[in-house]
Amino acid sequence: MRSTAPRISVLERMRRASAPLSHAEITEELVPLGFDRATIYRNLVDLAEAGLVSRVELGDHVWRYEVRGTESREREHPHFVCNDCGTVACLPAVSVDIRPAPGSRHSVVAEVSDVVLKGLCESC
Amino acid sequence: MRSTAPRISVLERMRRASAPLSHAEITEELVPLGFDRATIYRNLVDLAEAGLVSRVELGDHVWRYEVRGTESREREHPHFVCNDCGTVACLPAVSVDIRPAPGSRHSVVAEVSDVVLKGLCESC
DNA sequence: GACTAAACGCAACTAGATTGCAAACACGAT
DNA sequence: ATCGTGTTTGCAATCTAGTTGCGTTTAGTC
Repeated sequence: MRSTAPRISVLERMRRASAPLSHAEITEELVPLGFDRATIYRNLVDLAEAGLVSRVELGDHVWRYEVRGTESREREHPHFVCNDCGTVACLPAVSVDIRPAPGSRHSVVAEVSDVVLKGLCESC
Repeated sequence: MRSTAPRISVLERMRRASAPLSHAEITEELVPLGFDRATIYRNLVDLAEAGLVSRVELGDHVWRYEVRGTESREREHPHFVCNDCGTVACLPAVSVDIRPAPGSRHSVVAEVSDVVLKGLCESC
């Protein structure tokens, strides 16, 4: 993957984020700097395919992207979306435990890679 | 809320489902029977507002609807989406335990109403 | 049976995601 | 340093699912 100006700007912007960013949020900042919507979009998709960022959909019909941390603890963390205000947050401080209920033989689930919680945030 | 032919058909179709249905899946069956896309759509939204069905977004940019069970155990259950084949499943047989990790003071999360898990299903 | 608000059916519209294509560019080879 | 080639960009168009406006029809009430 080549090192181009738009690509670098996108990555740089994402590194400054504390929660997943949407394509719209990124274009809002980067288009005025002379970059194209579609270019930003394709970069996000490419970076996601390359594994540098993860692409998540948290329930509001908007793709969000975030840089994948290097530390194993950061690599996978649950996300939270407020049903009321739409705020998106990462939840490194919450552990989610998944286990089959007693009595169930089989599950359709082979492997869980992502966890999304929805509900109300503190402010709502 | 009035009892109309489209509304009854929609509810009846949903009762036969074992997993949340999308608007597209429902129209696919009901439009050939003479019902309108928009009518079905509005019925789904209205039924969701009335609390008869729940409207969930599981990460593929498609709203899905399912009848809300009467039993308390059925009322709220986690959903699972396969990242590979897109299959959607309800997980009554899996219990999800959420707890703050030790050492965290506060959480942005006040209340969790919905849980979505993503990963790979048995067939993928 | 008449009345009225709710619901329908048709068609248009929106927002975000996605793609086609010709021009510009990064970067390894010469 | 220049060249050649496969990548990437920029612009504009397209797609999909969701959503809405409006005149007509209808369920439920009086």
